Parts: sequence; structure tokens; C-alpha cells
Amino acid sequence: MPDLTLQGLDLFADRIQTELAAVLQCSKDRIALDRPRAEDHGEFALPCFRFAKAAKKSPVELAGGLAESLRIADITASAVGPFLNFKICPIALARRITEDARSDAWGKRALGRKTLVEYSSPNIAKPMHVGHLRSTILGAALARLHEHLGHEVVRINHIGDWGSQFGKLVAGWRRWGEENEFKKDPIGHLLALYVRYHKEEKEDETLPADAKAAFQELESGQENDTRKLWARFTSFSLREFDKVYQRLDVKFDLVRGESWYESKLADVVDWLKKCQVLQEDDGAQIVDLSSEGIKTPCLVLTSHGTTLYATRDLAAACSRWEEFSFDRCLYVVGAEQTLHFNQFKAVLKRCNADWWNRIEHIPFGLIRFAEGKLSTREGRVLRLEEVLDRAVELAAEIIQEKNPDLKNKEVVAEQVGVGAIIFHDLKHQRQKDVLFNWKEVLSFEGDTGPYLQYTHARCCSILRKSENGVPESFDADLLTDANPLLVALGRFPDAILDAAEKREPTILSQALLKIAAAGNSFYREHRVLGTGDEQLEGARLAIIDSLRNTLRIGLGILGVPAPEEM
RNA sequence: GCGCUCGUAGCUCAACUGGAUAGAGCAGCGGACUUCUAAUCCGCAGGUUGCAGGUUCAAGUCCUGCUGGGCGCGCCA
Repeated sequence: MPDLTLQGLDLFADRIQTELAAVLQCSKDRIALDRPRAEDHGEFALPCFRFAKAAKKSPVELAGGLAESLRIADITASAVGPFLNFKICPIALARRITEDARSDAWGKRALGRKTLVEYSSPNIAKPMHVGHLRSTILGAALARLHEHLGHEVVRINHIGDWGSQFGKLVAGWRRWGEENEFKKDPIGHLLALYVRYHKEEKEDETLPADAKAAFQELESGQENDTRKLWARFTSFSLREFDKVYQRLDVKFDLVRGESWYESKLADVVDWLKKCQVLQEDDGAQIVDLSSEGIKTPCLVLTSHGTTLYATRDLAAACSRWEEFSFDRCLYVVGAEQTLHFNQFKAVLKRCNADWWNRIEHIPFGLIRFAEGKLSTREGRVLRLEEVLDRAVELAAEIIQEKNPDLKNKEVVAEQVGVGAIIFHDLKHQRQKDVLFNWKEVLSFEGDTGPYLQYTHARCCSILRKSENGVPESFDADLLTDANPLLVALGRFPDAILDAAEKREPTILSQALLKIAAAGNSFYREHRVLGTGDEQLEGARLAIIDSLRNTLRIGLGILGVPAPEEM
């Protein structure tokens, strides 16, 4: 069992920190090692400015003195001006990486906290569109990142199946619903009703009244026709969602609609009353949050007595806290809802629920379109399935052109097309808005998912074509010419940790791109098979296997399929 | 009006907790397939990091102001 805490470059970083902490007489965590910009400066660097005063030397003198006196196994220190640079002995690094990176435990930790991740959370009766993609992909990746680090993860899909929108839907169905149309394309038909509702509600006053009445019937808790209709819409919608989740290989431990918390809503309202935070305002029940620096109060009950988004989220949070006593509960929800989450946490804080700060909103930017914002209400949507289909179609064309003899062409085309879409999303920092651009989304060259998949497939191919695979024992000392690749691989565990801590899968994406680039350069310049040198071949197979395994694990965490041939 | 957020090469994005000469991909130009998959590799070109101040030994990164875009601001979710 490899040491789970010190793999790859972390092992060497730890040695440097230990030694420096002793010499500089400070705690180890104060020694923050930087990554030098230029590669020939080594793998780690310490700017000596902040330690100069205590040592009563100039930064340049201190760096020079430390470079002279430090003795660290497998590491050479050198001073460049006020910077102290550390270079890992290439042979030691090659031994370490070919050992660590070929294991299933590569990049794993045993951090063991209970983490809930709520993501995807589509609304029923509406198609999954590209906007849902980000939450789904990000959330699934964050869940897997945490799992890899040994956290106990609970995946939650908080389906939007409640709220006044369903009153609108029921009202629309009663006026214009057609059974045949519904059977042909359930979600398409429901969407059409929803769109028509919003178009006509302005002219027809009886429409909003019917919708309101329908939602009140739903919330009455009694078994009635409205409720039956709602249940039917829900089950058809869930079936549609599952198709997409299967294609994306996204899973949940808990699929709970907002309606699941229905029975807990009254308790939450009572609790708020008991905490004396509820007040009436204009007929509605609100929680004032000015004491928390939030000007907009949180609305808990409408003047008609129905619940709201915040009410249901409060009930869900309380229920989850009782059920799981989580260390963290992550909500992967768009940045446009930041105010809602700030309000909802502030309400918990006002009620002295001391777990309020374990709730964490993971905001992400919008997908925008050159033609303007998409609007479900106006029926302008781009279905997720259409995006996936087009990517898969293009992947199939490229396979036909580049590798017409490939077995399982349809399967691989699906993996490559879907992988391209997923990686495209996880390549960007989540906070930034992304402009949806077919040309970019459907690009398979350069910094893309297929590039990573291709590199993985090449490694598999080389290993497959070798006679005996990686030998039991090999001479890692022959891998000094693979140093850039070894360094890139060595940073993999840290990338995983950093990506999870910052809730930013792009950190892993970027690390994988660097690894793949170094890998492609390596095997183009250095032939693995047929060199006639058995020792060299064994060592090179070991690093190809390290590369293969790192990409396999990394892509797996991101949710990008890793075919062995493409 | 108030709040949040973003502004880096023609385009899409990087840059670790403030650190050294701001890096990739795409597009453009020029090279490399008798050899493990050219979805690749090598090279050239491309920058006043939106603007102006401030803090610091050091600012793309922190602070202030301005500017431009996006989002949000009570009975939708």
C-alpha cells in the first residue's frame, strides 16, 4: 500500500519543507513552495524575502547561504538572486513516478469528511438544456474529486418538481393539452404548454387565477386530479432525464424532488416562528436580514399562504442536516442565485443553526449565446441531447476518415463526442460565463477532451503491441530524458487536492493537458518499441503505463470516457 | 440606484496563497508521416494584463476610483 499522503512531487516537497523549517526555525506550513516559471529553474522555489529579516541577511545572501549549506536527499538547491531553487534528481523522480503513478491509489487520500453534493437539479416538464449541463458536469466531477480524496460523498439531485410553475402547467394542460401529442413527445408538449401559458397570461386574466388555484390544490396535501396530473408529468420527465444521465454516466444517491420535503414545510415555518425571525409584511411572511447585511428580506410564505423556493430549500437543508450531519453541503447552482443562497444561509444563522456555514454555494457562470439569452419561457432552448448528438455525429465522421477499421465505431464515437462536450465545460473556470460556440464545442484538436483521449489510446496501443507489457523489474534510471513528463505527472496528486479544495475541476483539466502535451512530445521523440534495447524498452513501457494510468484516473474523475482505441 | 461578478494575444482560455523573462490552444505562416494512431509533433509571428491612482523589496493577482460586459435586487425557481 503506497503512502496516501506523499505521492509524486509531494514527497520531495515535504523533504524540502522539513529541512527548511529546521534551518529557518519556523513551522513547516509557513514554507510555501512556489513553482518556478522557467522549467530549468527546477521543480520548486522559495523566494527568500520573507525570511530575510529574521535571518538578519539580505534575501540574496540568505538564498546563497542556504544553497551552500542545505543537504536534502535527491534534491539540489541553487540560488538565483533572492530565489532558492530546488531540482529533483531525475533518477529519483523517475523511480518515484513509475512506482506511484501506475497504482490505482494514485492521487488518493483518506480525508474522510462527509460531503453532500447537490447538482443537476433540472425542472420537470422542461427539457434538459445546455444550461443544466454545467451543474451536472461540474457537480459530478466535484463528487468524484471528493471521493478520490477519501471523503464520504452523497450525491443529490434536487429535482424542481414543485412550485407555482406546476399550477401554470396544469392550467395550460386543462385548456390546451392533447393526449396524443403528450404521448409522442411528453416534454416537448409540456414545454409548448408552458410557453403558450406565458404568452397568453398577459391578455387572459383567468389564466393566472386558474394557475394559482391549481397550485393551491397541489399544496393542499389531498389526493385530487391536479395531483394525479402532476405525478404523471413527473414520472415521464424523470424517464427523459435518465436518458441523458446514462449518456453522461452521471449517478445520484438521492433523487428527491422538492415535493419530497413537502411534509416538512410546516415544521420549518413553525421553527422560524419559534425562533422569532418571521414577520408579516404586505400579507406575506418574511425574515428580515438587515442584521446580516442583506437588504432584501427572505420570503417564506406568499400572501396566499403557499410556500416559496426559499421555504423548500430551508426544509431540504434542515432535513439533510438531521439525516446526515454533514461536514459540507455543496450546492452546484448558477451564480445568478447567489443572493438566494446568501439569504438562505443568513436565515439559518439568525435561527442559530450553527451548521449554517457548512453550506456552500458553488456558483458558475452562464452559458450565453451570441443571439442573446435563452429563455425556457419563450421556448428558446437548445436541448442538451441535440448538442450531444451533433458531437457524436462529428466524432463518427472523423473516425470514418482517420481510423475506418476501428472496432466498436459507434461506441467510440459516443465516447469521443460526449467526452468533448464534457471536457469543454470543465476546461474553463466555473465562475466565468461561457459563450456557446458550435465551432469550439465541436473542436477535437488542441486543448480538448479528444486530445486527452487520443493520448490515452496511444499509450494503450503501445502497451498492447509490446510483447510482455511492462516488465516486473525495469531500470527507471534510463528515464532521465523523460523529465518534463515525469514532472508533469508528479504534479497530478496536488492538482486533484487543489481542484477539490477550490471546487474547481479546471485545475485538474489543465494539469491533464500539460501531462498529455508532455506525453505526446515524449513518445514522438523517443521510440518505445523496437529499439533493440530491452532495458530501455522496459523503462519506457513503465512511463507510458504511468501516463496511461494517470490519464485514465484523471479522465475518470472528470467524467470523460477513456477508450483504449480511437 | 444598490449588490455580486468578470475584463489578459485577432478568438477561447492559463498563470500556485503577491514572486523571476505573462503561458497554451484555435485562427495565420513555415516545417515533420517507408517507423509504436499526424485527433500528433517542431518552429515563426502575435501583449501598455480595460483606464488612473495606491500599498509592497515585488502587483495580471491586494486596496480605492473610473469604465465596459454579465447577473441579481418580495410573493418565479
